[in-house]
Amino acid sequence: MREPAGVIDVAERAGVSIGTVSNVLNHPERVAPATRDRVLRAIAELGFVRNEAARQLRAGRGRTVGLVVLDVGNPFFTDLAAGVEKTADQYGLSVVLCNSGDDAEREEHHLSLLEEQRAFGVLITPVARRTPAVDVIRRRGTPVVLVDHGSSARQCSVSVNDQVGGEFAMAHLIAQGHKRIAFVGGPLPIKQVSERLAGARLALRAAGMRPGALTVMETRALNVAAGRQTGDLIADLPARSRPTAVFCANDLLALGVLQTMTRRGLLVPGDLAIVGYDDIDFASAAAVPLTSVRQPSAQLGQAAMELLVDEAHAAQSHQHRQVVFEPELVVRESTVLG
Amino acid sequence: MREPAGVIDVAERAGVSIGTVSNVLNHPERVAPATRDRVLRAIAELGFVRNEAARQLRAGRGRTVGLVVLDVGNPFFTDLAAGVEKTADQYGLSVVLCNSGDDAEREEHHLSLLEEQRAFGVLITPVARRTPAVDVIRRRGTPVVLVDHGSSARQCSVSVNDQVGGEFAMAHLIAQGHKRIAFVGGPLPIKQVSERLAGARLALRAAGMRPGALTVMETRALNVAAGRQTGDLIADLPARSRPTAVFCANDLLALGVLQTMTRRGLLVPGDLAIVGYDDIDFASAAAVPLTSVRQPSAQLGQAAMELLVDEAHAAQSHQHRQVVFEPELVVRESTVLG
DNA sequence: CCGAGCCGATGAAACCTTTCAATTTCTGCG
DNA sequence: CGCAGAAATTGAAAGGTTTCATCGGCTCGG
Repeated sequence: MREPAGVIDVAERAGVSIGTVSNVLNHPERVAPATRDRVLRAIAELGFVRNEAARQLRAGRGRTVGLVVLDVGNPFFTDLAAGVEKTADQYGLSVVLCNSGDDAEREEHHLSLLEEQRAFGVLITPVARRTPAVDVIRRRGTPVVLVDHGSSARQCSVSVNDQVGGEFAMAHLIAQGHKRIAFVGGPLPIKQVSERLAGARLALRAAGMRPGALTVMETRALNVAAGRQTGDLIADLPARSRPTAVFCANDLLALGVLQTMTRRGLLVPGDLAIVGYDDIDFASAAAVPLTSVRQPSAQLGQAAMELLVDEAHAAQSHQHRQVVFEPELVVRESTVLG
Repeated sequence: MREPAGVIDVAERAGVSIGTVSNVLNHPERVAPATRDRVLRAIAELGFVRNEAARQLRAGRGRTVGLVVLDVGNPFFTDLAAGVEKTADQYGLSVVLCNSGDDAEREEHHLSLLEEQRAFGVLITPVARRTPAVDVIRRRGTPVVLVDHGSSARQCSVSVNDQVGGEFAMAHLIAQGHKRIAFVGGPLPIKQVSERLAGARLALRAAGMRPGALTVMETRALNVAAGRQTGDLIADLPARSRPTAVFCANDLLALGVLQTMTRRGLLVPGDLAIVGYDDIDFASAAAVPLTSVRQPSAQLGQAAMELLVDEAHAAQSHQHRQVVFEPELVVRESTVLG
């Protein structure tokens, strides 16, 4: 196997200078058609492949966008990623999907890596409310947009109004006549979780109910397994003190709770009504189709990507913006008998 | 904002040569502790961040592994990705997740990008049986391991025996007494799909049933939406010619079919028994918990990553290997009344 | 007190591309 | 046929890191 060919080899073979080869690659219109063809033929014959590292070294920044999410296993984030990727494509950028798994250390590790790579920019759903590592890389020049996580005016962000979503969910349960309701979600420091809870409390107050009507059951994670565990805790309670409805911070938890209820012979919504959050595809396919709060996930990704491009290009003149979408309640059988 | 600092600035500040700075970064044991501390302090003070592009230019190859999958929205692939990433971490490699979406063009685009980046290697679930682009980049020196896709001895691959999986699923349905069975899956050129179908046919023959007992319903994609569509086709059939069981090429299809049955008032498994494939988390949480063929997805990812590392390091002496895992049938209520 | 040998530090070369000012070639017009 | 101006091409420099052959200084044994 011969050594990989570089621009120099191509130039030699085509009988032109390396500058011309580079022009064929990057500014074809500057090169006379005849010359261009000759160079292209040489490229094909030698199997030349541009070295992106060298190009990037010269250019200063890469064409890669880092998308750091809390959980790739959560379809909400893959839907989001689809929106990001589609938009990135239009700008000739590629996306690397990084999984922080709710872990601040892994998150920081990914950020370091992205900074070393001189990523075009970073889209991140931070684990904690304040993330110093994000400020650091921004100050050093890597554009960052916060995703699904509203922020103060100091940086760009894209989010869905989680408080309103919480209100929708809770108001719906209250309207169904529930008096003992549990909130299932955690860890509480995650902003999305606490905002949804805050919205739920707001709805409670608005309905004139006492705060004790809402019990908070904090989970260790936002996945199906944690939902199953919490489901067992709920099912273990004596019927008279058991909540008659739960509002789960996301659909994975809700599916876990639902699964346990089914396994333990409790009826949904008869014994326990369930509201989820995100309205992932699987919510409507569940044992009992889930009532859920829908987020425009793909649009979220698209908006985030567009803000990032703006921030990267408009360097100085860029005005940080906070885009906020509104959620929507989708009612299904898990709260209302079909 | 001052210009980003480079090794030269660090060297100057610490009063050493650039070679020493590089050694602190890459071979700390070669540097006297006192000098090392001085350099590290300078790095911290200047906020120096290593430029990965320059490092890679020098090194010739990057530390990034490309994982090209058919559908990031399919939890099977995210589980796989989790296995890959965990193993990659151990080798100090990072993973970029690329979505081909069953589209050969997108697949090729991703491969080009990865080659330009001089990726450490590529793990790919190819769209088509023969993928010339893969051969091309391998010949030019990028290690490739085929995932979930057995191959001839000319390259490394990791897969699960899809034919056996198909046999398991079909044999199970036959054992339940079904005489009219449909296979739902597609596009057929996808190897996993056709192998599972081949296995199903094998089981049919082994049971001494006529080939006509199995109807193939080809789908355009392997997702929930395609499952719903096919579900409607099935439900539209008059009851006496309608199949009494379906074997779906993956769980997403199965969930789609199931969803339609529920919506149209048909009973599962009473009117239609359903078997899925992959045993994703959501399969057990479905309206009717799905019987499915389980694949060791995380192990698959781990094995693939290990083969890749071996191929990359053992350059010359490397022997291509084909690792094949065995699937397992998980029986739930979608085929057997609880 | 001298030389061998070791540890630590040095700095120039190499990696491959892109850019841009300078130079050559071409075109059209007087 | 010559010239101005446009178009096409050139070639050297720059970008930041790692490597490696080399050198300086120190220790230890003779």
